[in-house]
Amino acid sequence: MSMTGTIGTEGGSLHQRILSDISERIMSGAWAPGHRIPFEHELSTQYNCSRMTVNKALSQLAKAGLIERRRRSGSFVRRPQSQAAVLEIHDIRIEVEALGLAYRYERAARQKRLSSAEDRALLELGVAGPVLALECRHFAGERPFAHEQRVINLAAVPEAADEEFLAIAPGPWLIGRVPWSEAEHRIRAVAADRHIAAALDIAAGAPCLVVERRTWSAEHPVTHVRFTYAAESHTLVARFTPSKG
Amino acid sequence: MSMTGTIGTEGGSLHQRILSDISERIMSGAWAPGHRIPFEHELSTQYNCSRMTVNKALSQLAKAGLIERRRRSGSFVRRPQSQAAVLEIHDIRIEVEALGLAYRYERAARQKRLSSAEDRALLELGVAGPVLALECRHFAGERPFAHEQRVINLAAVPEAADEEFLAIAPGPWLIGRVPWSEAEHRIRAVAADRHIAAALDIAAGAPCLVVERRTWSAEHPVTHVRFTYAAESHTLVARFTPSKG
DNA sequence: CGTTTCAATATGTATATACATAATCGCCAT
DNA sequence: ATGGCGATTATGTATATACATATTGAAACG
Repeated sequence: MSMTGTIGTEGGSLHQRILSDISERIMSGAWAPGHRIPFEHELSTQYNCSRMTVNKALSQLAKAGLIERRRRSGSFVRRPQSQAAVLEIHDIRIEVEALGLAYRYERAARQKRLSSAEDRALLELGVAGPVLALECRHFAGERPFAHEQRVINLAAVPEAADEEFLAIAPGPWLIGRVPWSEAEHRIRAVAADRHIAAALDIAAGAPCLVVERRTWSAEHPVTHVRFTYAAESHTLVARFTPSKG
Repeated sequence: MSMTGTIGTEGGSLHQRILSDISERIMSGAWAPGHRIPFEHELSTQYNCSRMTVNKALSQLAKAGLIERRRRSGSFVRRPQSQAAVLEIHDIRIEVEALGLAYRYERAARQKRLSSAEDRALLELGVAGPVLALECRHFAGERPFAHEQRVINLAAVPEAADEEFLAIAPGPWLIGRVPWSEAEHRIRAVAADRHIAAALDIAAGAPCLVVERRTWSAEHPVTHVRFTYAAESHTLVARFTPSKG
């Protein structure tokens, strides 16, 4: 079987296809944690490609934490999890795609209203004013990955009032429009309430990671957002070096 | 120049070396944003390796967002590492006292041993060596506030072998002695297992926030520590201002 | 019966090679 | 000038191959 040269004239590369195939099976639960996935040579036969190509894909999955590789034993499914650097702008699409999964976004609710007391507390807003409240879900493959609850201060971003946020998620939309000057994250663990449990398709009471982010632009509150992730699906990573001016 | 086979008999792999060399130059500012880094074929000559090896390293850097690759033009350094160290180093005593509560520390277990495979994985330690494993509890008033599991690399901090850590917690002890050059935090939510539940006096299965920190001093792993907090007791806060970029 | 040794096996890393693809440069004809 | 076109160039992806390394299971040994 010589077959020199490139195959990838069609759609995505083989590398990508292997990656997403396997991620999909793991995330969907078809291959449960602990399950031994096929050996490199088996996959190379199955996909009709070289072991190197399979190796690169599996190595990437291992680095992403989806599988664990043991010499002589094979590769095993770990508990699915993803990582995001705390310091980086949260873009869930990029996170999901880094796992080799299809990203899908869904806007569940949208309401324009005069800020409630709770809204004002979240935004640290002194006076009442119009806000846009949004509720969204982010999917990785078929599975819900994150739940988003957001309040946007329309006094700071009036053009958001005309945006439906059906095609684009509010995060990327805002980043392209509003230069933020300061942000604050609050990170904590909570038990899923019924609403969140339903949205994320997990059991009520299951542990979740909540990341709340509040953003200011030139002293004016812009938005408050709360992301909720199922515990197994998410790890935040922050890396620093102290000595850097 | 045939030179078949592997070179990497010494320490780290070439792949790793190329990766860290280039990251280092970018992070340090030696290669400013917009700077064109050497072509793949130049680097392969410089490191005396094949283009494939360089390609894999550069692809990884591109995926990490450090560089941008343009066909026919070369690879360019992207926006400056905007990361200003953000998450504050936890000193649990200070946190507890800021709440107006009495702080108490308790060392539950201490074991000097040759690093297990798990220890080495936690520390990202290549070779086996002596480590000190500790388990402690931190109290706020009468209630347990945080559970601490720590592994100290005795090769990096030999004087820790003689410390009992009965009167002083390992965190403050290490900070005063070892200048850390790099740290990585991993933050996630978990359900309390029986051991943790007993230590924190909460129900098994209750959501907990886990903060793991790994510290290096001049490339040498120093310590890995895992703090577990009962969900209600703890919120992490990180604040940033985007640096010029 | 326990221990030591060794071969088999799966992954890890590197090589050389081949061809695809995209961007750019310079040449040429209009 | 200038617009198109092919040659050049750097990266992208895949191949086949080679040897290293870690682990395991079974055979050999004390």
